[in-house]
Amino acid sequence: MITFTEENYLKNLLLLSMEHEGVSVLMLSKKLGIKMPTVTSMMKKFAVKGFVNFSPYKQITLTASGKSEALLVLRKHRLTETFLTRVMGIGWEEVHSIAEQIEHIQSPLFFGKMDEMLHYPETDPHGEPIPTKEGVLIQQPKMRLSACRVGETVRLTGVNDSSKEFLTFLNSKGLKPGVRGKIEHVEPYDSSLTIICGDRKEVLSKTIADKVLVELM
Amino acid sequence: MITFTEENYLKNLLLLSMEHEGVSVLMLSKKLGIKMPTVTSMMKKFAVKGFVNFSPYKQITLTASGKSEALLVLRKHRLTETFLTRVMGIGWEEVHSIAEQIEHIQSPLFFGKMDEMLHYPETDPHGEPIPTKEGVLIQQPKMRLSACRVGETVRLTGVNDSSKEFLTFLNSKGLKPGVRGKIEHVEPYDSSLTIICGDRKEVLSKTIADKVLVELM
DNA sequence: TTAATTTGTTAGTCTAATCTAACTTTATTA
DNA sequence: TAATAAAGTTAGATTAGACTAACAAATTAA
Repeated sequence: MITFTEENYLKNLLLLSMEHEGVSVLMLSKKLGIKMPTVTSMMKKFAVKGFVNFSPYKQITLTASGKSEALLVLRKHRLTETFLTRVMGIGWEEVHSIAEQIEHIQSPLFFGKMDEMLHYPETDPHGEPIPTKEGVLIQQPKMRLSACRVGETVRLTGVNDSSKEFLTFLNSKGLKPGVRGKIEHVEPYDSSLTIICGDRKEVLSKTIADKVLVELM
Repeated sequence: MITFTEENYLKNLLLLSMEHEGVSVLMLSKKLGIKMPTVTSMMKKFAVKGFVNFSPYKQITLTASGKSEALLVLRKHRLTETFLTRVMGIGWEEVHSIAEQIEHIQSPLFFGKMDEMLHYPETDPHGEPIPTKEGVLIQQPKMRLSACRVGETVRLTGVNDSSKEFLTFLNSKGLKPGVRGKIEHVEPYDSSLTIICGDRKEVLSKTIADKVLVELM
């Protein structure tokens, strides 16, 4: 049996390896908020269990088995976020921390029912794709808002930071997954960016624009 | 912060103390499936935390603080069972084991939404009362089916055993919370009992009738 | 009331998951 | 390339929650 803690390591390992080719102990340590020696020893354990390829001072990569376990956790997480938002009417800035807990429930029946009630959704309320029951994840190409140019029209599809604080901030600017916007201006001096969404015009700092992910339209 | 494990001890302590005045280490040990020395040491810890009154070789009783924590866990459990049955359409024999996990989620918002969606239910699908947010539990008087006499009409309100096996067995006999029945016969030889529910007539052994709780009508 | 049984406790061990301190390897930079 | 900084590991400690073995108290029965 796979523990709560192990599921957490696996999920975060997967998330990191989707953004970077090869994950370091430091990166995982920061992401989990767990000190490096602890991560090192967990990775040794994972190597024995066959979840990762790992040798000292080298990068960590998920094996097929580790990836498939991780995808299941990610599926449970994203399915839960979708359920909390669409069925229970909980704000998208609140669902993340609840889903972090529910994702560790062991009950295929429970998650099967969720899936059914949601009519087998393909993306979660943050715009992220939900892995299938078979562990297939269709990753649509996405870019940082900060990498967009003046005149481009984009759709907000995700974020790099799921903290409640950040999501609440985005909400206050009218920015949620699915929202479309046009880049009106990029200030060369500080790379801050002006975007028009519907009837709102918002100025976002580079720090913010780095954390907002979009699809070009 | 109260842990997953502690919540489990508290909830089961409450359940036992609702049936018996004063709970023994052995009883709690059996209920939790945890060996007696482990229970003893947890009770020492609980005494320090102020959750129980406990001195060696004496019965365990919950303090006001322990009881109120326990009632909150019980509330989460029963609210969840109701939600799983009524909103998600999961069979009442399946919900128990899922609720055992969800009851440990820390999110007033999540359980508040559940409560709202269910229109503030007073009983769970097993017929058990749900403690209020304020920690008040209205216990209706109930008796074992095995203690009923011929000719009495009863309503099934609960069970003594929430295992899936037992609940599935009851289901197969058409026995669910809310179902009414009339005692047709009690066999003196083995105390087995014949009950008429709607158009069905079922013979239940003493072992079964002991685990079925009813209200007289 | 003594013996046997049941219940409960003590003492010590184990595992999972965390930590800090100290050291080593790898990468960066002067 | 040698010094410094960053990243990673080793070793050892800690805590929570579980266990077994052995002993002690309380209860029950002979």
